[in-house]
Amino acid sequence: MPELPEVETTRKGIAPYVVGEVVKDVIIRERQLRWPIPTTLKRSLKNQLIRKLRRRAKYLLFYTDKGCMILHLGMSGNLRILDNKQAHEKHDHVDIIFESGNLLRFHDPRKFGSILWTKDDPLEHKLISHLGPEPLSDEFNIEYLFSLSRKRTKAIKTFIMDSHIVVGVGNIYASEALFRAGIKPTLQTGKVSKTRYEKLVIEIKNVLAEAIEKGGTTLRDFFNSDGKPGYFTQELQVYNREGEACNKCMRKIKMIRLGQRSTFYCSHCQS
DNA sequence: AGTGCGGCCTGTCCGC
DNA sequence: TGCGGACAGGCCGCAC
Repeated sequence: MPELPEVETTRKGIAPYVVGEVVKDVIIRERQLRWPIPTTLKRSLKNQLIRKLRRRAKYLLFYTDKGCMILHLGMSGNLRILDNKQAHEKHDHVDIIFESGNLLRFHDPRKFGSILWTKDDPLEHKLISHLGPEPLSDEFNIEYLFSLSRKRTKAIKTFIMDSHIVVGVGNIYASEALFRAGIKPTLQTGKVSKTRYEKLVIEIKNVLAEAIEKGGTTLRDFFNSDGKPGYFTQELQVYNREGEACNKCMRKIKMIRLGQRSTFYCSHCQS
C-alpha cells in the first residue's frame, strides 16, 4: 500500500501519541509477517520510553534507550492509535500498549509488512544500510542520478523505483513523476539526457512533497492514523486513469506493464 | 554487476 | 451464486 508520502503521513499522525510514552505491554497475535517478528520484541520493548520516531525510506524507526524497533508497512499495512479497550479485528497483528492508556495497532491483511528489533544503529541494519538517498534530501540531485544512469539498460521507470538508487518512489509516484517530467516510462535509463534527468529529479521531489502535504494517496485501503484517506488521489494525473482523458492534451491515458507493474502514461505528452 | 523474474499473503473484482 | 484467475500501493533473493 504505502509509498513514502503515506508512511510519512502515518509517522506524523502517530508521533504525538508515541514519542515520550512508555510501553506497558506488547501483544503479538501473528508473528509470521514478511519476516517473523523476533521472539524478543516484547521483552525488549516493555517498560521502554520511545525517545523518537523517525522515517528512513519506508521504514519507521522507534528509538528507545535499549534499541530500536524497525517497522515496515509492506503493501497493505497501517498503524492506528486507539484506546486500550478497543476490540481487535482480523489482521490486527500487533498492539503496543502505552502507560497513557493508548495503544498503537498494526493491521496488515497481506502480511507483507514487518517488525524487527535491533540493539544497534538501525541505519546500519542490513535492510537499510544499502539503500539509496532520501528523495527529498540534497543528496538526491541531478549529478547523482545522472551518473548512476549511464550504461544502464533497464526502463527508466524501473530505475527510479529501485530503492538502491533512490528510496520512496513506488508505483504510483513513479508514473506521476514521469508524466510531470514528460518522459516516457519505457525509455532506456542510459539513453535519457542530462537535461531530462534534471527535470525528473525536480518532479520526483515535487510530487512527493505535494503528496505528503495532502496526506498521501488513497486508492482502496490507505487510511492514516485518524482513519482518514489521503487527498492526493484527486491530484493523480495518470495513475489508475487508463482510457481517461489526459488533463493536458485530452488524449487517452495508456496502461502498459513494466516489470510486472501497471504503468500509466500519456503517449502524446511523454516521449 | 545489472537485470528480470518468482514469491511472500489476503482480499476484491471480473468474466464465465 | 460459485469459481478460477488476475490484480493490488513492496521488495528480497535468486538465476542468468
